[in-house]
Amino acid sequence: MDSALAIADRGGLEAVTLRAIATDVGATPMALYTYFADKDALYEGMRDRAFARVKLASAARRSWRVMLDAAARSVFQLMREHPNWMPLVAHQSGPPTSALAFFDEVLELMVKDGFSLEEALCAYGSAMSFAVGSVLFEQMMMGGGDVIARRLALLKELVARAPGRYDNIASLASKIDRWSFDDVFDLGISSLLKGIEARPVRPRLRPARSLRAR
Amino acid sequence: MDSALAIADRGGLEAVTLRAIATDVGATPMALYTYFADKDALYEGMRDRAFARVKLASAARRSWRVMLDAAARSVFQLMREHPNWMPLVAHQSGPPTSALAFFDEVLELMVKDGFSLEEALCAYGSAMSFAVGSVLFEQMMMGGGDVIARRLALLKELVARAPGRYDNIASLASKIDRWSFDDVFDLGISSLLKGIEARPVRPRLRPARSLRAR
DNA sequence: ACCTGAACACCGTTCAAGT
DNA sequence: ACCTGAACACCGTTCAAGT
Repeated sequence: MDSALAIADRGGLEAVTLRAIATDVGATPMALYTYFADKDALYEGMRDRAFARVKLASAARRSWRVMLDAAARSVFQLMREHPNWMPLVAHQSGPPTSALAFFDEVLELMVKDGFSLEEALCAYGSAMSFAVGSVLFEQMMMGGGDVIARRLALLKELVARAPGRYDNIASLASKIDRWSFDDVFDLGISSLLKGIEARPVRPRLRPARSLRAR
Repeated sequence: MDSALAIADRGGLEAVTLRAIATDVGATPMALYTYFADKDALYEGMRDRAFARVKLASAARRSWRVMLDAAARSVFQLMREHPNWMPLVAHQSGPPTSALAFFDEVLELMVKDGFSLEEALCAYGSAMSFAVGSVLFEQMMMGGGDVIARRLALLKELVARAPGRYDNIASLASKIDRWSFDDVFDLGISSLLKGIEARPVRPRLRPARSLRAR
């Protein structure tokens, strides 16, 4: 599984062939079938192996906000370091078990803070969704490697083709020569957690009897 | 391109072979190479074709908040209706041109509301990231089809294997028999936009001279 | 239980050849 | 410019056979 992840890291997921893994670990392609049923099972194993690297423990036992922030940031950084692993995330095979304890602790802290269990679940899902989505969106906008300059050039070209139509993009493209997606992530996760903390009205679960003054 | 999207819709992206498309459109596999250079170009074309279906116009000319909410919701719904198209999103080939006008309008409205151009860019990226991430995360947690019950069973089994360790998950699993990811999306996008609206301090861009009272 | 080697059906793509 | 058909290298997987 480590060999497969390393091969994917170097040459993308399409470079992960049974023959490539076999020669890497010094075996025959068919010998691998002892350890997983088929290629889908291989992908699932790779995904769990990759997610096990997400650092959750360090932020534990603090506020749910710090925990969610740290977890989202860790997922973001991991997938950014290994962009070729991204397609593995889409492989639908249930939640990775390594996150269970962390998940439970976040829920506990949020319930202590007055959230309902369902709200806590939604908050957890939102934070993780934003984390994986940030990687996905960055990859889509930026492409692989250091093509930021190329993207900006493309953007400028598109804008130049229809003068006057995309004024804001034009001024943005001329101002920014290096766009760091870190800023997007930072604003996004902090805004999301701030919004969650503001606690939306929950009429069904807990009808507001008293109105707290701000 | 439509044929390819339809085939992917039915049988997943791995069912999209040049030979399958060829027989579908009534041609020879090699005839397709007139219309795209290789399979990566095919994927890029499919992605742009898919994204063109995102409905952006209806929410235009209103507040940036309504626009971002509608766009994120539309992306979420589109990818949910066509979960097999999801891997196309990860194909890194720059922003789809269909979103440019919408993008520009959001920027304009946000700048009018006092945001900097960079902040507006971050807000746009955050909302879109959350949208695609929600689909991705839902697919990862739920798997394909109506396997929610199976997932919950799996969750209960995992929890039962370590009694007392995952109390919150346990109570959650016993309470919820049908988990709708719509709630996660709703809470997430509203929290995110609420957080953005709250406008974080921007020391670099606009040093706060006067402190506004809450 | 674990490994091997030959074989099969299928894939993207090249090439020479046609209109 | 657009299409064809044969061929090539490669893929996941099956199968019969070994330890």
